[in-house]
Amino acid sequence: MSVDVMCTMTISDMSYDTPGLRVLIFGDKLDSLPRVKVVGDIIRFHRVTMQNFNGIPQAVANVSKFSAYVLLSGKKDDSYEPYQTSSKGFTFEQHDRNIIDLIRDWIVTHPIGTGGGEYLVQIRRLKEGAFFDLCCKVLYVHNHAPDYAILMYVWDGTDAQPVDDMALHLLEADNAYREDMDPKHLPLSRLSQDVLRSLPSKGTILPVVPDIPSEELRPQLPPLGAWVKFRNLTCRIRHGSYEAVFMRESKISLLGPDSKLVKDCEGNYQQRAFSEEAGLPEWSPKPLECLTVTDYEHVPFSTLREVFCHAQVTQKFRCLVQVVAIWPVKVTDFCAPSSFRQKQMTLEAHSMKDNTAGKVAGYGRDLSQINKPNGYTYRIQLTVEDPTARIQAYLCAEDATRFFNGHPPADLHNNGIVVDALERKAYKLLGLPFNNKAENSSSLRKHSPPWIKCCLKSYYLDKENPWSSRRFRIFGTTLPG
DNA sequence: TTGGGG
Repeated sequence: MSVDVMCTMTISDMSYDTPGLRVLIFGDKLDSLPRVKVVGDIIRFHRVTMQNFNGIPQAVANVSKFSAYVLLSGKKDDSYEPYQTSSKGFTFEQHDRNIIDLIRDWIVTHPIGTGGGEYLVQIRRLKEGAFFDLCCKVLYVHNHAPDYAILMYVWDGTDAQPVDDMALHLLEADNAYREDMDPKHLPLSRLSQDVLRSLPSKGTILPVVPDIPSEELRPQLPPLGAWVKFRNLTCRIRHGSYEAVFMRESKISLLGPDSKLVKDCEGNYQQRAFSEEAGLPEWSPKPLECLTVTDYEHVPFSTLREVFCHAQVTQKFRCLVQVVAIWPVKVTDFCAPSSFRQKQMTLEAHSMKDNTAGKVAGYGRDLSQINKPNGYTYRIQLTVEDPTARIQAYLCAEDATRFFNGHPPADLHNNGIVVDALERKAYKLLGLPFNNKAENSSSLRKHSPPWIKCCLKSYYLDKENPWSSRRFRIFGTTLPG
């Protein structure tokens, strides 16, 4: 049991380049530890103890007792003035300046952290339960997140793989599952328009959650927009999405914009952004084997993050997504008496008038349906996702009839044939085996919903609050068969 | 002393 604080670093110079020397630094408080501004800076140690750990030499510095350090920039032509020292009474002579010059020159031709190490993975290679290092950009930091809440969102330009047991994960969340709890949706819906616009359009945004009190992590939180290297994170799945867990054994270090790790990430992303498959998730089938057909087949795909972050409230898109949940759960509830919906439909029709896109004018017809004798209308919510975001999209009225390739709205409680047909389609969308639908949840394991293309449009319910009342719905899409 | 890739 110790009350000391500790940090580790790997140091190298021209005499000991790879793998470098591991240094463990103990102090009595966080402020006494060296806080390296950027990997590649220079540190001078005094009175470290050399040890041998598992056959590998390592140094131990005890700053609260006898060791000391001086920390300064590793950049050529920067000041010789240290930006942090463990004690006030340090000396710095011409001899030291000469060594600093030598090291600064050497760094230019020997970039730091080139290999990345055996544990380094990209977000696209994340596996549940794995321990890994990650080079990534910090897109957002919750400076005042409570303990164990999402602390930051990071990105490396790659797409996380679809989660295998999606239905199971969402079932476990059960009633607790809400749009605003969605780890992929939450960051987006809480962010200001400015931040949303600044997000890259592709690549998974990974939440990082601390497994230690946030208080311990807060002092070392990186600045927004910084590139960092995490050491020894672990990965778990929550509500069907990956999250990285920052453990007591995890470490974070700031990377300079010139480091090879960062250049590699940026280069890969640029390559991807300008490739033929720019709009496609890395994990969707190629060539596209889609269950659905859409209007506007010539329109390029947008990612769901582009949909969510778009600068206009009302807009139309074509997307390639997986349906991970359908509500209502019972197909017999897919249609409801229209009168329930009359008020909202009126509002939606109203908002459509402000949509400059011509093809949505038909929404006024929803209103005429309300007064039809049968008085039923489709009202379904699909949770759709791609590697960039998860959103709730409504499938309503004529768009639903079109989607299901027939089956006009009706009271489905007395219509076994239609219910059977719709159930088959719902199971197909979710990638579930229809024959086992009554079995226990083990039949849900290992399913990954098929990718479907769909047209999506955004609209709003309240003219006074267009952004907060923004919704999405599916249109122009058919699931044949 | 502590911890060090669980």
